[in-house]
Amino acid sequence: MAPRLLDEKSLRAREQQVIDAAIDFIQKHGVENLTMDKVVNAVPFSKGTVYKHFLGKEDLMLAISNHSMAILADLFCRAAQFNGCPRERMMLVNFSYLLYAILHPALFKTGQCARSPNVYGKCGGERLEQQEQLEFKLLGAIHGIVEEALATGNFTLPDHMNIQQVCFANWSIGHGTIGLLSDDVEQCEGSNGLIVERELFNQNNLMFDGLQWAPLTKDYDYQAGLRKALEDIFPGELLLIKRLGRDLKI
Amino acid sequence: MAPRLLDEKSLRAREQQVIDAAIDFIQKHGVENLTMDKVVNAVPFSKGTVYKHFLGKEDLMLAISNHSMAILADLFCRAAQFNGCPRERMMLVNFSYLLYAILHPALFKTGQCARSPNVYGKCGGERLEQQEQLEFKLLGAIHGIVEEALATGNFTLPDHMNIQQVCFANWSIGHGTIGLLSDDVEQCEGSNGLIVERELFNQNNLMFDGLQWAPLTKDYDYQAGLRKALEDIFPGELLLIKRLGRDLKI
DNA sequence: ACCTGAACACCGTTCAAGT
DNA sequence: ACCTGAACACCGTTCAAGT
Repeated sequence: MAPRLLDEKSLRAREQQVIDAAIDFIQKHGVENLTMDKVVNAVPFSKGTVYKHFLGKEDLMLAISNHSMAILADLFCRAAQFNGCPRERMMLVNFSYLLYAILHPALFKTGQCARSPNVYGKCGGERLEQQEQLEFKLLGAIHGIVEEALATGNFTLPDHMNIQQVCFANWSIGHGTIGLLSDDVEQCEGSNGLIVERELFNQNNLMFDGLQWAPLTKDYDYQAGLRKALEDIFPGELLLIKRLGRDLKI
Repeated sequence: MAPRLLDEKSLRAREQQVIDAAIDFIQKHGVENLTMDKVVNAVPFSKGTVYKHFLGKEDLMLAISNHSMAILADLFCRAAQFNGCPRERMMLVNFSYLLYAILHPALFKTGQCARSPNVYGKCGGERLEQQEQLEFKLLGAIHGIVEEALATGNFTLPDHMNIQQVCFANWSIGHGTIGLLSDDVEQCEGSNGLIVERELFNQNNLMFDGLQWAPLTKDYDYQAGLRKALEDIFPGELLLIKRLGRDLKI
């Protein structure tokens, strides 16, 4: 009998099984306690087999990070499709990042841990390529909105700034706000009295007003707009958050 | 002969010796390779003695982080004393954070690693207290500038924002920009074509313009102002950066 | 061809034994 | 009272032995 070679499909399925087991573990015990041993024990095959799929612990972490980024990219794309003005959609994209951080805190944290040269250095080429593609998809959603705002005339690029820099400014606001408050992101209110969703809302408006991106805050009720957008596009996510006992104060 | 009790002073000196050895190590080999064994080997006393000073690895990391925060706090305080308008000083504070990230990349990274509940949970009370005090000092420098801007009438708090929220907005811009680009912070230009100092400059101006904090970008040459401020307050730091072959493109 | 798990090197922490 | 370093439990990774 010819040796039955393992087909691509079942190999992929097995790899996903490892990733799922690892995610299950970090959701229960945190990334900081993730161990190859623990993952192996949660899976119906041996250490050597796991190491056939992943170069090592870091490679597995990046795989989890990629899995999470795919979830986030989906949220971004959905947000970008909201039937509102570009600035409103841009804000919704940023809030979809917050929804992600609240609903998947363990994945969010693992992603932060993986975002490091010392992790990348130990990862396989295909995994790194996949990550680049996911990043491209994320940025693409934002990029598209900026372009549309330029096309409709709601927004004009300021001197010395190109589209990429505007995208970066937007991304860094989400990262700055949510990252700094991520320890409190699951609670309604941090020890410092800051409420993530409120600060995110403020910083968004400050930046877009600074960019002269119409309509300006004084000319439009972005609070009502955001409420409507969230209920339109993310009703399921809002329900899940409510079930966590975490009410968004917008 | 009565047993000679160790005095406070030599105990502190020994503790600092451990911290210095650890910093020396991470500057050469990165936080990710820091090991209690390696620290012990670099110091003229034993493992047990090191563990008398630090509850464990995390406690040592927080000690390093506190040491770095003291350096940063000094930069902040110096920046806050620049002889310019409040908005200019605020920008200088943010740029002092960038100087810190460029000049002390290893410390910067260790600080980021330490900023996590799973580290704090394993640290001693005095160490945590010291950290709080340092944070207070950092925020105090920013807080003072905002208050002065309010007093001079250059700035009025927008509706639904208090001083703390303005401080947070400012802090989160530094964190967002520098944190996202920290992998490239030592290079002049990231792979994405973004230049940290330029993006930081842009985001600062966007936010302050959004806040209607006078003088607005259109009414004042902040580029020239920043250049002057940096040369006034941080000539030594600029020289060190130049020696690293890293020219600030402002 | 593929899988297994014992074995190895290394790391964080403790504590019995020393002075 | 203070210090030491052997000892222990645990973790990441490898690879000789199996099927």
